Amino acid sequence: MTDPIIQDPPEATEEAQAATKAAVFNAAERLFALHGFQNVSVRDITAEAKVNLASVNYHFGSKDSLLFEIFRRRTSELNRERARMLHEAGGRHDGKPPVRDILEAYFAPPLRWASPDNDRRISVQFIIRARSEGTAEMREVLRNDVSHLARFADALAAARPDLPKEDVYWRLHFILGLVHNNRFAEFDRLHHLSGGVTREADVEALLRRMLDFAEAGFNA
Amino acid sequence: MTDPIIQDPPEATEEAQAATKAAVFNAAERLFALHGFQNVSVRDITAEAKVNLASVNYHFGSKDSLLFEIFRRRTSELNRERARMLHEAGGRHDGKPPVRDILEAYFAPPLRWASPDNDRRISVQFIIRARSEGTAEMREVLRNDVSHLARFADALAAARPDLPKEDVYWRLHFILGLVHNNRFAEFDRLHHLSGGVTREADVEALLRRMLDFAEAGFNA
DNA sequence: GTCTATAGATGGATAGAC
DNA sequence: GTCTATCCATCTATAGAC
Repeated sequence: MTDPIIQDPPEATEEAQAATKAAVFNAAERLFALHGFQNVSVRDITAEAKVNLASVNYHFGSKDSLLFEIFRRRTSELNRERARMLHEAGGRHDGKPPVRDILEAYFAPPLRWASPDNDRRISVQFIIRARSEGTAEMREVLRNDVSHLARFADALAAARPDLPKEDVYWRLHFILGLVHNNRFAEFDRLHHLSGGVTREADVEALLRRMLDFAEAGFNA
Repeated sequence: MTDPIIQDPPEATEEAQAATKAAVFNAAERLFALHGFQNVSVRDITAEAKVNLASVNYHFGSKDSLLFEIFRRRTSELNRERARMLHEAGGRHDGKPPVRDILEAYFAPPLRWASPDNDRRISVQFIIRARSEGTAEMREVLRNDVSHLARFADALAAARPDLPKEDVYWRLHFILGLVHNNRFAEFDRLHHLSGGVTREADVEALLRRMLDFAEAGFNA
C-alpha cells in the first residue's frame, strides 16, 4: 500500500546506525572488561550506551555474538601489531632476530596498550578475561588458532637452533604465562605483598623486567 | 502436642547428615572445577550429589557460601603443604635453602595434585578457577591474604641477599604466573601448537622444566 | 530503525508437609 | 532433617506499535 519509492531517510540513518552500533560495542567492551562477562547483562550494556534494549539483538544478533565480535576484533588487532613488530625485528637482523627481540615483539604491544594513559587499556583487560571466562566458541578459537604463535615459535627455534624443539615449545608456554598474569588482581596482590615497592605503572621498566626474566628462562 | 521426649533418631542421623554435606561438597567442587562457577546451578549440584534441592541451603546457607567454603578448605590445604615443603627444605640447608629448593616447594604440591592419577586433580582446577572467576569475597582473600607468599619472598631474599628487594618481588610475581598458567586450555593450546610433542602428563618432567626456567629467570 | 512490552526460560531461595 | 512445590527475581530474545 505504501509508495515503494518512499524509503528510509538517506545518509543520516546510516550514520546514526553506525554510531549506535559503535556505542554498543564500546560500552559492552568496557563493562565486560571491568565486571566479567557473566556479570554484565544486555540491560547494563544498553543503559551504559544510552540506546534502547533491543539494539544488541538488532545490531549483533545476540549477546554472545556481540561478545565474540569484540573478541575477534581485539585479538586480531593485537596479533597484527605483534606480527608487525616481529617482522621489523627480522628486518633489523637479516631475518634472524635474537631471542630478546622476539620476546619484545610479543610482550610490548599488550603492555603498552595497558598503560594507564592508553585508551586501549580496556581492550587488553577484555582479552585477558576472554582467556578464562570466554564462551566455548571463544575458547575453541584460542585453542585452535595458533598461527600467530607458530611464527614466534619458529623465530625462537631459528634463534636457538641448538635447542630441541620440545624445549622451545615448553619455554614459549612458560613465557605466555608471564603475559597472562598481567591482571589487575595480580598486580594488586604483588603491591600488597611488597608493601608498595612495586609500581606497574612504569610500563617500560616492567617490560625490561619481563624481558630479563623471560630471556634468562628461555636460555636456561 | 507431640511428646517432647521423642526426638530425632540418634547417631545414624548425624552420619547421614555428614554424608549428605560431604556429597554436596564433592559434587560442587567437581562441577565448579569442570564447568565454571557461573555455569553450575544449585540444581546441577544436588542432581549430581543425588540429594534434594534444599540441601545446599540447609547445609551451607547459600550457593556462594558453599563456594567459599570449598575455596577456603582447598587453598589452606595447598598452602599448608607448600609451607611444609619449604620448612623441610630449610631443614636440609641450615634454614637457608637455595633458590631452586624454594621454588620446588611452591611448584611441586599443585603439580603433583594435578597429575592425572591423583584424586586431588579436581581441587587444583577448582583453585585455579577461583583466581579468575571467584566472587568478590574470594578475590578479597586472594589479594589480602599473602602471609603464605611472604614466607617464600623472605626465603628468596635470604637466598639472594645481593638482589634488591624490588627485584625479588617482581621475579616472584613472574614465577607465580607460571603456576597459574597450568590450565587445561593452555596445555591444549601448547599441545596443538607443538603438533603433539609436549606431554604434560609426565609431572616430574614438567616440574623439572618449570624449575629450570624459573630458576634461570630468578637469577637473571 | 527505534523502542516498549512481554514472552519464555532459568536459577536461588524458602515455606510447609512429612 | 528431608523433600517437594513454589515464589520471586533476573535475564535473553522478540513481537509489534510507532
